[in-house]
Amino acid sequence: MIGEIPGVTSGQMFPNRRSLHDAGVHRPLQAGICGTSRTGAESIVVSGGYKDDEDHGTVIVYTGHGGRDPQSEKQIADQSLADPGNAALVTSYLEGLPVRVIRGAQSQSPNAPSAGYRYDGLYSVTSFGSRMGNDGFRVWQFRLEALVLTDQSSAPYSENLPLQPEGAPIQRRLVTTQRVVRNTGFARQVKTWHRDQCQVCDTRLIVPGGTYSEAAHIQALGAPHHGPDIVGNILCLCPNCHVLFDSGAIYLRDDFVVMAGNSEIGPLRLDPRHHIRLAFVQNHRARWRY
DNA sequence: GGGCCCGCAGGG
DNA sequence: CCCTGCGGGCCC
Repeated sequence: MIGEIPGVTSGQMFPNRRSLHDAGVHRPLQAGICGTSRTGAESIVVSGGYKDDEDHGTVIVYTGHGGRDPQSEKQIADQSLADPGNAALVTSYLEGLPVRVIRGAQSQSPNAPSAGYRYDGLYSVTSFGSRMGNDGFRVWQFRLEALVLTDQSSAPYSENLPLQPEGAPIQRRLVTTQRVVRNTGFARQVKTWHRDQCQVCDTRLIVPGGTYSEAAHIQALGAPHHGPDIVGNILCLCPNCHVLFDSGAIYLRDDFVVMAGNSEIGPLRLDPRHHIRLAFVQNHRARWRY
């Protein structure tokens, strides 16, 4: 289950890993990452298991799975993105999915609880990469930033994260969750049908961990457009074509020819399983007075 | 405190 | 079935 667990609030304490499991907050009893490459990461536990971690409160640098000697807790081999836990965090990054964060008392961070485990709410994976770890082997690391869900598309946005005073409660950065709310099951279905290939330009972006595309709503979500989040209102586009489409630089005719101004760009690539509703195409055109 | 080993749950 | 893991308890 991705996202918040009903009945569990941020800041809630748990005595041990078994109780986290029983509440559904973090299901594995020992592993730090829960999830798969297909679904993304559900949750992570930050409890000092890897010395390359950094916990700045609203920002966490979390080290992936693998390469560690269970006895000495030292890295004895390079980590790999093929490790299922690491691959899950890549999917969370690519799809903008929220990750539950739990802090454990064993972490050295001032943000850690004094005993047991504390659920600290949802974070977003904002970047990832690899570097040489303290023990001389390659580690993969994921930057996570605290997320506050908001319906306000015009929510304040702070590019510079304030430094966290030691011991202070974790201040949450207010962010827009456009990418999160747009990664519904319907968006995923459309992207699966098109295998991440752009319906306008046929680009399929290859990135470490898989392929990438974006779900573009034809009639935009939210006020003032109020488009629905259904497959008939979604296109599978590359990021460039997504920007062009959302800004009205390109649009669709009723015969699904892609237009730029008065010029025909070419036919939209269609899939028989994916029925695009013309009402939304017409709404998109009207928005740009085409 | 550290070392050891037994668990279980999840994922392939 | 296999393997692995940001536990945890017990022993010294």
